Amino acid sequence: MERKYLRAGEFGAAGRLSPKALRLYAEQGLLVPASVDPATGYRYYSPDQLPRARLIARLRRLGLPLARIGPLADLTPEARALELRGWLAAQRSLLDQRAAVVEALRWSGAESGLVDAVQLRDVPATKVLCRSRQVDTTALDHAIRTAERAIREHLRSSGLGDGGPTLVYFQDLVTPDSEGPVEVAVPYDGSVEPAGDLYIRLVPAHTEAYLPAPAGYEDFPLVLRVYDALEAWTDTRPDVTCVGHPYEICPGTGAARFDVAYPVDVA
Amino acid sequence: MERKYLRAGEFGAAGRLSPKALRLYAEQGLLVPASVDPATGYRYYSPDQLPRARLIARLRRLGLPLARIGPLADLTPEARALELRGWLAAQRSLLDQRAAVVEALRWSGAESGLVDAVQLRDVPATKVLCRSRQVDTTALDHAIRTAERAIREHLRSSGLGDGGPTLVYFQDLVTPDSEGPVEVAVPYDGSVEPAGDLYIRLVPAHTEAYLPAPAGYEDFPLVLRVYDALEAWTDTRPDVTCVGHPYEICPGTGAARFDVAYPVDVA
DNA sequence: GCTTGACCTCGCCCCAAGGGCGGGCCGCAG
DNA sequence: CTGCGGCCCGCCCTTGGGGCGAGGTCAAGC
Repeated sequence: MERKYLRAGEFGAAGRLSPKALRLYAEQGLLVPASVDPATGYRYYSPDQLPRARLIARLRRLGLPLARIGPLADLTPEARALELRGWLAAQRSLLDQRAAVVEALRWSGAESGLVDAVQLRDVPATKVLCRSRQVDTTALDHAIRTAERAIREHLRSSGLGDGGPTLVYFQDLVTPDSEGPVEVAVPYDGSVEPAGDLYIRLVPAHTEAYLPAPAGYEDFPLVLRVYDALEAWTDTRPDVTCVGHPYEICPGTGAARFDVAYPVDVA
Repeated sequence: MERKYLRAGEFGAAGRLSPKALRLYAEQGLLVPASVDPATGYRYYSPDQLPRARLIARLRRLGLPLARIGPLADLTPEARALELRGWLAAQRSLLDQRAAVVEALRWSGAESGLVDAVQLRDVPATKVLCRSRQVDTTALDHAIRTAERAIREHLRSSGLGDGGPTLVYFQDLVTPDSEGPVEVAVPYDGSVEPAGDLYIRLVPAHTEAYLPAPAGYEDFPLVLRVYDALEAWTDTRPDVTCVGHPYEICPGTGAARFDVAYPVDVA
């Protein structure tokens, strides 16, 4: 004996999904009706589909995007549990990152010790050999080191020596929610050909405000204070205006592992 | 000496915001350009606006919606820190809820002890006096108790006694990410007028599959297992199909604090 | 002074995951 | 058979922009 098909509303009531949501899932192939009347477009669901519908509803309520629910729904319950735990752990570490950023924000003016150490210098125009990558926080350090090695390797094999200090441009600030592109660039003199994913661009002559990262301020999230100090300094100098993204120069001035610099315009 | 105005691209580069984002913020009044050329529509920003731009960019990257950033940007840094910590704490408790739901899911079939206790019963048509409310998890219990008191009070003052057991309909399942509507309903006989936010509706005669919540399964998130058991039971009975949202009946059968019930169709 | 190339604006379409509304069938019960 | 509620479809709305294309603008080089 065949179990009676349910229409979208009934099926939705039993599975806690609206007909509208069911329609979307049907279009996306996430939950395909057992039968569709070609004349009227009416979708008919079998009660056998209820468990899947309920699973989808629950995952959806957990905040998972539909694109992840599809694959997840096809796993065994155990594998699904593993995936979900991993997802939750990722969410939690993201939240921890955000909390660290919040605590690192300058709540009442930047530290004057940092601000007082900011200086200006002129940077001549130069060519740089670069690589860009999309990375998340975990892969960041490795990607930078790998890129630097690859660039210097290419410079050496072109007979140009080691090039200048490494420049690292963070596209999306250091806050690493989701992955942002990062560019590693090494200045050089002479002539070199692009190779693989290494490309060449010009850095025009400019003035930069820079600040060597003090010991203890080199890592996320405290490094944000160094950026803050530079910004606070430029804010107090009416003749100096930031005109671009900040970057890190490695190695830095004196004993600093790196300098943080902002390209500026000096009136 | 007046500091030179910056165009959207320059200002955006210095503040890590795209011209497109700046346009949006300008439209919403979140970051209004210092000057707009009425002829060309060009927006010009003052370098003095950079701190606000950077603050907005940071808050945005923390995941705050623009609607919250506006008020937040007007606070003192200390007040802002308090707000942000509260927001983070809320996010974290939401995540904890989700983790609890994940752990409560039935990963490999429902517990047979629960499934075996499921029974069917017929429910005659009845009138119910109800109140609906939008509540989040924290206010849930209080809202239910308050509603029940109000309803029974109204029944008593209409001379109809206490009415039947309380029915609680959760619109959005028990998973309490964000607030969902919940309806508290008390069946009665006789005639009563709606009053205030209390309304009257009919519950048609139907059959329900029910399961008294065993001790220890009464609270979130383990109560989800009771729902699961009902669903597992109906899934194994080809002659029984769920036809609506589940609800809780308080007090329940025997010593149970409440029964969980699903309206079903029996072939 | 003029051209050129970079920059800007505006407008439209796009993403997720549906909610809401309106118009027009559809299906089932009286 | 007729009404009423369910369902379809299509359009517009949400958030925070990205991307594209047409066309106007700005500043530097010649």
